[in-house]
Amino acid sequence: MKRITIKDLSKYLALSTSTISRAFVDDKHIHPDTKRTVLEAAQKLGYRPNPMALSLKYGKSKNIGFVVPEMTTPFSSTVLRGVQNILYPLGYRVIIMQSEEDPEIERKNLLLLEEFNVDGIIINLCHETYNQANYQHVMQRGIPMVFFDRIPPNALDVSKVLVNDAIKASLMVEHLISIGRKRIVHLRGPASIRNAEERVSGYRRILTKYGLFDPALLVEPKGMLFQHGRDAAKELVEKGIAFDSIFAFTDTLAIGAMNYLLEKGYRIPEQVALASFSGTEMATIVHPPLSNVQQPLVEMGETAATLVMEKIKDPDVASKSVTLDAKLIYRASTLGMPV
Amino acid sequence: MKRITIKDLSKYLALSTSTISRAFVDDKHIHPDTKRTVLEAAQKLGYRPNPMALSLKYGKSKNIGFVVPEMTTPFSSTVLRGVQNILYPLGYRVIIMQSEEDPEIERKNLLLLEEFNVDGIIINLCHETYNQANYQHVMQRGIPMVFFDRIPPNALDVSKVLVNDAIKASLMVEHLISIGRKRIVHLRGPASIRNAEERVSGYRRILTKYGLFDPALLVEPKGMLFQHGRDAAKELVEKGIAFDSIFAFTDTLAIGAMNYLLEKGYRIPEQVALASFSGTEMATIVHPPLSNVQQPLVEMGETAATLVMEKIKDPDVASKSVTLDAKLIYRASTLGMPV
DNA sequence: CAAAATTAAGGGAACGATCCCAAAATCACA
DNA sequence: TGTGATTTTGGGATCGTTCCCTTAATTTTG
Repeated sequence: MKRITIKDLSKYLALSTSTISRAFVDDKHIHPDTKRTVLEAAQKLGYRPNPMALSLKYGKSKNIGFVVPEMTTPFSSTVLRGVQNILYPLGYRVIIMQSEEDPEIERKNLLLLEEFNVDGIIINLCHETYNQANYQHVMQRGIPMVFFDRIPPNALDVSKVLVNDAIKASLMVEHLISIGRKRIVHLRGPASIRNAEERVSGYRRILTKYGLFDPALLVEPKGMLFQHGRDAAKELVEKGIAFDSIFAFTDTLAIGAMNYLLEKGYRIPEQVALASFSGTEMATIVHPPLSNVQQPLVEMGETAATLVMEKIKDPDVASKSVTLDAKLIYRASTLGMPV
Repeated sequence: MKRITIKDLSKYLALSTSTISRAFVDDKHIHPDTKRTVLEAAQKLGYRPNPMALSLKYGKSKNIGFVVPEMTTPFSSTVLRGVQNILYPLGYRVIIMQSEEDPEIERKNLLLLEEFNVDGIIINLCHETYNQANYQHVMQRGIPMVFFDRIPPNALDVSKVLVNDAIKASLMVEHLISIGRKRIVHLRGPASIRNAEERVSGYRRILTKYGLFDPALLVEPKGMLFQHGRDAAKELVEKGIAFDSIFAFTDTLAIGAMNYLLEKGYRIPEQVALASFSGTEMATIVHPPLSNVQQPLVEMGETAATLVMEKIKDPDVASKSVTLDAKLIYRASTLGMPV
């Protein structure tokens, strides 16, 4: 019931706490026999080092903050799994904060994490105006930050994990062209997020190349939720803008749009083909399943966790940007493989 | 940069650390003027109490473990929001563990949480044989546990948050009957989970009442994932068992089944109506949207958090079972409102 | 106005571990 | 067998806070 401490072992074995401690850290100033005795006694009495004492001693909480816009889609939770894969075996705990796509909540979450004394933060920005001042404040406090997926503009010197957004976006758009689509809508992401811009530029470049670009087809939803994807599709339809396919910033937006279209009786993919950028399980649970650019989400989390650990071990290590490779997955929403 | 401690304030104000401390806790043995001075200085220098020191002092980590089968569907993340609503303002941190529907991982997660020194655990069981011995071990260590949603059999004396499963299940099945269905499949949950049994009994009771019960329609999927729902539907079809509707243990199973049926060209709800028990956002993002028994997920999390806090404050308080009320939501997958 | 009662402030142990420094035990070797 | 070198152990400060126990200052009271 009561926790066994080093002092208990010390009494039990009639040895000083220093000696007991030496048995656990790899200290050469201890007799091998003594070490064995201590380890056995520890085993027998069920000794476990007290993480709170170590936290206090070393000034490290061994907590890492994980800030995401939401956890209701599988995106963040899949990345989280990667993060946990790396951090749990190292004895680090992960504390999750959902900013619900609201920069104000995101700000509060960062403050709370600071309060909680986290040793590092892994963050995916929420979609609106970003909290540059806050990020800087956190980092000045000596808490390393690693960004993934939604990356801030270049100004900030931080480690980042991203994918080759522009290229893959353009390839996916090219795929739509290859299946004969000419009026390709892009439901874009917010301008405050760098990779939203990258995906837009990939989209624009390839359409311009084929002479198909039409600014009326580049639309910015009011937010990142299903409802917003839905609203965007509705607006297109009601404005009478013709389109034969949609490439969306996220699975969520794509599915929102898809649902509206299905309700209105559009046939998918015959009348409107759909593709998105994300790579969550959601793409496979809707009907028809969605073609998308699949990001290596678990790997993304693992990379982010590794980067944050690097910064924790050596705060002066240079910031890194790791670019992972995303894969194009063709599903029924775009009629199978491209020619 | 460097953390301000009580000692810094002590030097700055030429007061003992005791006095400084008294200004923060509500101690009457301090002159109001002194208190004001201290508080002002704290504000000015940016003093924040060190949670790690408090943890050590009080033997409480202020960490709560949250163990769930998975986070890739919105179920757990919505409950999590409720948990966070209650716990974050109290200065508690939430550590999430995904057991991936695997009892072995669940076991390891519990050990890890014990290692992490959590003050309490909120848990939703994974679907397979449950780790009774482990739950008991954790509780013997003095860590209170609160179960929600998937509840263990009665043997365990723990606090629980559940919904009125049997009744709502029977009402939903009755709804299917009211829209003229006679061959109602139930994709049931695992026998090791009490509310799976409850839902089955609600299903069976109402069908028996109407003389519609057929054991061939009560099927147990091989797991809890989309794929398993899908497989179950496939098997029914391939075995040539006639059915005109499905009532599933979770949204996930229902959607898995639905996708298979849609692919095979079944019209939903005309040929097969679908309903489930869960209440996640997923039900609304598929087409047609799914009728389901909607559990108050956020409230569930809030209740679980409140119960665990009660046990933390007073370990001897009696275990409680709180039953929340679930709502039936009728959507297009069952053709609108019942008559 | 002195003694008693009250109020305010300070000193230092405690929580559990590590680690520096000193002390003791062992060993090597002349 | 004694001296110095080496190995092994112990003592105690430290991290930041609270809280018990004194001590000092102030107020009340006869």
